[in-house]
Amino acid sequence: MPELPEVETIARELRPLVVDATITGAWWDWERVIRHPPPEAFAEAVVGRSILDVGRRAKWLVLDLTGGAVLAIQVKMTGQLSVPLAEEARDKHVHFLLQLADGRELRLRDVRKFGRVGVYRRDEAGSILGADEARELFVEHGPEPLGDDLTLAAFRLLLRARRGRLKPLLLDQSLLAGIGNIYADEALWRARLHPLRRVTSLRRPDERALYRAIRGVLTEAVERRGSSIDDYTAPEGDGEMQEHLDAYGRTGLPCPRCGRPMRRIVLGARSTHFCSWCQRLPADDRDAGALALIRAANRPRRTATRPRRVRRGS
DNA sequence: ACGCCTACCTGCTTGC
DNA sequence: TGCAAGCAGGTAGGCG
Repeated sequence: MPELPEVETIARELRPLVVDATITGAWWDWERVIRHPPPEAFAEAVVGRSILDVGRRAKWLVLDLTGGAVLAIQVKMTGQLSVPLAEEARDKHVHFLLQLADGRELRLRDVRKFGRVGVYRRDEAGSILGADEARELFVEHGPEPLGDDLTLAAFRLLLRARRGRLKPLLLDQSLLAGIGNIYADEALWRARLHPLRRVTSLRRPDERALYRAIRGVLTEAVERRGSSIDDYTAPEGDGEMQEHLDAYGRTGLPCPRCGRPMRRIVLGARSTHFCSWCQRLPADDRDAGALALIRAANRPRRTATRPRRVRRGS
């Protein structure tokens, strides 16, 4: 599942492959992949431009093009990017591609068609303007979790402006940009904080533990080139962080810290994995809503949890 | 305004 | 063996 570490890995590996390439054409077979501008204006917005750089903001790939244009790609759940020669066969899940002047293609393969591409432009200050030409594309995104400006003090201010439970909060891109379901569970496990814990009940050591856990797990995941689970793979192949996850997808397996079985609850329609021994829920946060979610998880399910398929190196 | 919920998608797995 | 339903989750948009 591409989250910050996975998208960062794609950006790093794509950069040497496509920088200086010139776009000569655009093709797609699924109109909704084009987010902006309207499909009839998309090709002219990119054809003839060269790729200057490949970066990342939140879970978006950001390709700077000549002329101040920016190509933004969201791979979302199942998107994969590759740069093969045009004559190499492409399977039915490639729904978008850019033709390059040197005979290669930048292909977006996306089994579930959630991925989106858009062409925007940078203003004089370097901000990426969104579809309405006045609004910054990432205005509703919080800071980068690994950014130098996200100090512990800054993180505390972000937390103290919010209410709600920790798991949904970590998934909220307006708090921090780039955390998804895998690394939210991993960060909470590392910080020994229960996913249903209310942010308003955190003490100073809890805030510090969460800060270190988020930065630590994301840094390690970037170093390991992300978690290859189900469909994620990078231009240079699968990552290896999936072999080092302590919480995500480990329902019923022993907690790596205390050995007790890991548990799973469903929170906001998202699987949430945690150790109920290491990650205690304080009595004040154990309200009716929290107890109902925990009870629901304890009831036998009609269908068993499907074990997540871990991609193995190829 | 904010938090919570669902739709969007398809392939794989499970249950009957 | 076949078929239908459940499940995965990032994010936009809708609801209360």
